[in-house]
Amino acid sequence: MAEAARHPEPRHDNEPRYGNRPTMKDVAARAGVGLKTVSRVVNSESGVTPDTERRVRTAIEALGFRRNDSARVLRKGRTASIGLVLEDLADPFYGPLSRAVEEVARAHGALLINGSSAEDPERERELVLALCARRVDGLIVIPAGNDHRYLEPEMKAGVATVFVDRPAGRIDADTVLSDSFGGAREGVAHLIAHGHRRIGFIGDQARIHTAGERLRGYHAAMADAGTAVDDSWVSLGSTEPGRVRAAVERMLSGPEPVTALFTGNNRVTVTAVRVLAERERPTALVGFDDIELADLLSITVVSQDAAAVGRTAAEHLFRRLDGADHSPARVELPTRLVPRGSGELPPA
Amino acid sequence: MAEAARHPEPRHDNEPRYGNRPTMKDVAARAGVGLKTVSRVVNSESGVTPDTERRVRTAIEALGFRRNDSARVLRKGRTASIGLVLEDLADPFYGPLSRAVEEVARAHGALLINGSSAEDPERERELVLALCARRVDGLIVIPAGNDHRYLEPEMKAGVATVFVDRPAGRIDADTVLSDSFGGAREGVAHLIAHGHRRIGFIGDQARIHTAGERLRGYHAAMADAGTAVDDSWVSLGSTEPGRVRAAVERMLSGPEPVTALFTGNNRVTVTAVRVLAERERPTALVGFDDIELADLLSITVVSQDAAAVGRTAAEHLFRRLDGADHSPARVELPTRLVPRGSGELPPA
DNA sequence: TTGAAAGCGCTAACAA
DNA sequence: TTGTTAGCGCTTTCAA
Repeated sequence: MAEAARHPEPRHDNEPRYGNRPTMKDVAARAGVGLKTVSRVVNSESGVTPDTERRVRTAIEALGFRRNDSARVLRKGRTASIGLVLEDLADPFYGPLSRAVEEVARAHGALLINGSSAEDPERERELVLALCARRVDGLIVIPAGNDHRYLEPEMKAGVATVFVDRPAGRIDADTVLSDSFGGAREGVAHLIAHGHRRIGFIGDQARIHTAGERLRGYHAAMADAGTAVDDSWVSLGSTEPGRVRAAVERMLSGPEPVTALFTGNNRVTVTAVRVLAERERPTALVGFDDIELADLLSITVVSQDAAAVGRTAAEHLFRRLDGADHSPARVELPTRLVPRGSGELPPA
Repeated sequence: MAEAARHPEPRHDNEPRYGNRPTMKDVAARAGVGLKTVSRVVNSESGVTPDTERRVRTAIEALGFRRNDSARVLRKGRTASIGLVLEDLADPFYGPLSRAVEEVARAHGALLINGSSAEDPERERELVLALCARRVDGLIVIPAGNDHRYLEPEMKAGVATVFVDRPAGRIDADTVLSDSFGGAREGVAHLIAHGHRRIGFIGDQARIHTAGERLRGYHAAMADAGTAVDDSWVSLGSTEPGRVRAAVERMLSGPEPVTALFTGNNRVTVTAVRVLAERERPTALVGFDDIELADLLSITVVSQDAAAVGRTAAEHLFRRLDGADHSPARVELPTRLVPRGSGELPPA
């Protein structure tokens, strides 16, 4: 017995993990009422006399009872939670987006489960399916992959889904995007208006939809100006600093260096700004996505409103959950050119 | 009938929300096997002939079956999810922290549910209790309030809890902190070493633990230098830009303005840097928390590693969940002074 | 106003 | 190897 006391409760794996929490049944027994009466009190349903209610509440307090929502979900069929799969919560673009989604969810009484895909299609799929297994009521996905047919059975089974920032691959679904094409076109046109012709484009990996759209915007602006684009002015690839640094340095060297850069997202911009800061000759730059303190560094950007994107997507999702039943919609949010200095520099 | 077709399925609130998804029972019927055999296949348990398994998998595929984890959770007692309650996911400090927690959770097969308290104690409490009702296996809390006795029944019932960034109020619990006191002391001492004596401190609201600790560090450094602190050099309050701006301007005006500022967190620093940038006379500044692009702006900071804080807390949590049973521990992570220029300016 | 019984979809225990 | 039964904690239904 002494021995047993020293190893108080050898935990068996098949024991429920959350201690032995009191259940409604326990509360009912203690309060001397029926199970359903406890349920009524816990859920603030009508039809309980004040006196009965008091007894039940006393028992709840005494036992430290808290309703088990897992059981409730199983019975009711709704989890009052939604899932958000994005690329990386540590990226300053996604934090505000996630927070905006959370606020909308909260207004609808739902919790938000976040997951980072790390830009890996397989991980995106795992996350999405894990969320489906937990029966989230709805799903907001920033796609990493480009084939979402794996979601078809889930969507058919009633999981409302909204794709954000990039369209879904090979299925038809609600989508909320920023106007990457238009934004990039405007940003590059801005550089052209300030006299630039040799303009470099450094973007994210080609398979990412927004990277392609922004490149398309670049080409459109160049075409509008009647400027032929040299292959060496375009570089797509990872946003890893080393890669970006090499691309910037290559474009700025040689006999005919670019006189301006358009950078395809916040991470590329940050590295490009660092590299440019090391050089004596100033180089014009416009970046896609805003960055904290960019105003103090005079960085001209094409800004997209991450919070608005998240809010729009979430509102759309809850409209679906409330029964909206039209065909899949595609919403495109405008971007905004914010001139701060770097985009208004003349060619060297 | 035509009428009914136009309003396909008037949804009743007591109908399960997720359509009529197939269950293991349906799969079993279709495959012509028992329920438990389906369960075995779904959970990759041994003891199923390849042929039987194939039939089950075919049925799963055909029906679009996906295990309902709510039911599983109810039976098994563990949810394989943890909760993280923080202040605001949109804050650049918390994004990386959350991501780090997510990675550790993922390594342990758990999902992460995030919630933002918006620095509101009541909202923190609601969120925490909602997570408990969902029976998260563990909880990481960045406290907004300073009384966490409401968590006692939950913790007794087995919800492992780790407090982060600030200690729990009025209960004894695991805690992971950054060394706010030491970091601030070092930062202020750095300014003193560069010749400053009249140093201003602008911090967050006094009720926030880290704000108090950093102020204490400031006072300690000043005392070490034998410098008396004038009341007008210290300002605690909201991080709202207007408030911070007013504080900075007040400290820099008058006959004996401060010659240096120590700012108590990232948001205060950002505003202070903006205000200082507008003035001609340079003022020395050291800020608590690092900021993106601070290197380019030559902002000297006392940096805390948000990802390391999150990772440490999560690892601690999972150690508890795996049965670690020592008394509540308090871990304090070091900060790092990063000189970049603004903290090395001499007094005007 | 109150409560007993059934069952949500799954896993554990046990039997065949 | 396979299947049957019970039951996780709650809500729904229906009866008292």
